[in-house]
Amino acid sequence: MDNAKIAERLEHLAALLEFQGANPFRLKAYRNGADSIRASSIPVAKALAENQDLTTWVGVGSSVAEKCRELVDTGSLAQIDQLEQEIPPTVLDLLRVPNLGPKKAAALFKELGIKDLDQLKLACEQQKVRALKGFGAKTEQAILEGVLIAAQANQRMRINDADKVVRALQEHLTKFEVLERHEFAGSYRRGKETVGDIDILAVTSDPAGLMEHFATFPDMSSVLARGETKMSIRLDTGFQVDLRIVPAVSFGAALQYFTGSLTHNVELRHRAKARQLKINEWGVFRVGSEAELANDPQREGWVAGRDEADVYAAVGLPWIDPRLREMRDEFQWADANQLPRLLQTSDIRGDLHMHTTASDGENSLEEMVAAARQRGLDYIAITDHSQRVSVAGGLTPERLLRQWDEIDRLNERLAGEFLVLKSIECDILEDGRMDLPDDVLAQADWVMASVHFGIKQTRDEITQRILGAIEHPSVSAISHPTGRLINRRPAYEVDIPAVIEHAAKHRKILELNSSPKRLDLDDLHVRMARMAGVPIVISTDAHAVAQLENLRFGVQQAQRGGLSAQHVINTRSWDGIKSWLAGNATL
DNA sequence: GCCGTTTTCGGCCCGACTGTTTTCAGTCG
Repeated sequence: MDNAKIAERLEHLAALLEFQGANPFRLKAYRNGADSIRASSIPVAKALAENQDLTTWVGVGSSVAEKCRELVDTGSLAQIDQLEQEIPPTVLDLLRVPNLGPKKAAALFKELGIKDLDQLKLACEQQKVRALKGFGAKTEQAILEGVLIAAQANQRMRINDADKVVRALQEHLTKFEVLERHEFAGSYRRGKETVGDIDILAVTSDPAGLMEHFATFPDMSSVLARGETKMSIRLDTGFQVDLRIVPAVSFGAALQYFTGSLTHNVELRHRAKARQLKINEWGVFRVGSEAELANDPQREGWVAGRDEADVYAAVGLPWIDPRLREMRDEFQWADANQLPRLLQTSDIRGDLHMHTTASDGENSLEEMVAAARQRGLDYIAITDHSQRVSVAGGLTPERLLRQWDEIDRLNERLAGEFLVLKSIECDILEDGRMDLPDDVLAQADWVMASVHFGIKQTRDEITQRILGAIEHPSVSAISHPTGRLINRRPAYEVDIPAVIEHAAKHRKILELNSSPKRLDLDDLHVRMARMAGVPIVISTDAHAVAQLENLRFGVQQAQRGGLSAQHVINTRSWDGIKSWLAGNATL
């Protein structure tokens, strides 16, 4: 059982206990433990096999450690099995209804025997819900509307979709004339691969006017809440957008606060406390001061809040990039004054994964080259599919060799101003062999190996296929190593720590595929690769010229993994990459 | 349940908003 699965089981346990009304701090402890295990680069199963003491891990105490042991040994938790006798798993779906938390959901289950969303809808329609203590007609109506939302819009938005919404909101908001300052916060600002909702912070001399204007956003379906400083709307797509209006003097504090992550903020405020300070969205305050008691930045005892960097400085820290605010390494790095200079999109010099009309791309070789040159790249690799991917027009050896001839001629015309690499995205077949003969692969400049078929194989089978490809002398990199499609398909069963270890041993590269549908490897695996000294290649997998701009999503994910330019192989010249592959350069 | 440079017990981030309430609980982020 891998760390992600263990973390998921612990979170499920917390959810069940929460439903039972367990001590909230106990739930938090399980969830912290799950976070810690998910973020660990050491597999729990391996640590236990080596008799390591898990309680030395932050957030893991004796209880969580025992549960890990049970999960690894037996594959399940007796406590979960027992709880599920009492609480049908479908009951947890009730928690997806907006404004329905554990207390209310438990009341519905206990008092009315409601076990799933369908039964909840029926109970609302029959007006049974309003009779319960603490519920009323308005709540009943809100739940009824919420059931539909829970049933359909249960998914987080992919980052590229969030990006489109943000652009539309941006355009709408800037039409408001007295908007002095604004910023999009939340997980969008942290660059997460998916975004649950969108948070906007704004400074204006006319809060009521801004709220009025906000309510005229064309894609809005309803206003969920509206107070003096906060307003929430729901979009036609079901997604929620929160607007918070703050005084200029509090903008930095609010931005820090609403950027999160939650666990990052908890740590920051914990540190503030140790310095007799309190941090909230209005600013940094000296504890016990007039300002703190009144929550008023204008009074004595206000320390900082206008800019985000001031908030960090108030507790003796350098500003931390939002991409790193996941409570992983950032405080350690900040304490040691070793925050990395994160990779920037402008550091990338070449794109080593893209398709043309020769397989399933939409643009020709020449068009891809022209678009890449326009983006300021120095080189690209044309990596069309190999023959096994017949639906995508995968290349036979003959067609591939003809494409390479064409590339040779193109390179002559380019006369050193730009370089096109002779490459292939070669399938790793179900039996572990490569989809093209060795003598063909040996003529390539760059070979990416991919799994597209046999994705239902066992963990051991798929892992062995990939380890075998890593050993192949012509293979340069493994592309989209887990095969996951965000919101559509989970990763295939593959032991990524083993893949990383093998790549390190054989001096091979792993891809961070920038397609917003994939973003594969994810941020945690990228971080793991960095720690193991395995270089990452960030590539677009573009199937059309417009997709070359997806690079920024990959860069963002790499930043979340803590990567600097040095960790990313395609920040180097092609000669530099060849040199690394040949063992003549270091990271 | 976890944790510790105010430490082995007693905390655990903190405020906005809503609805059902006569002063607050629940939910959310």
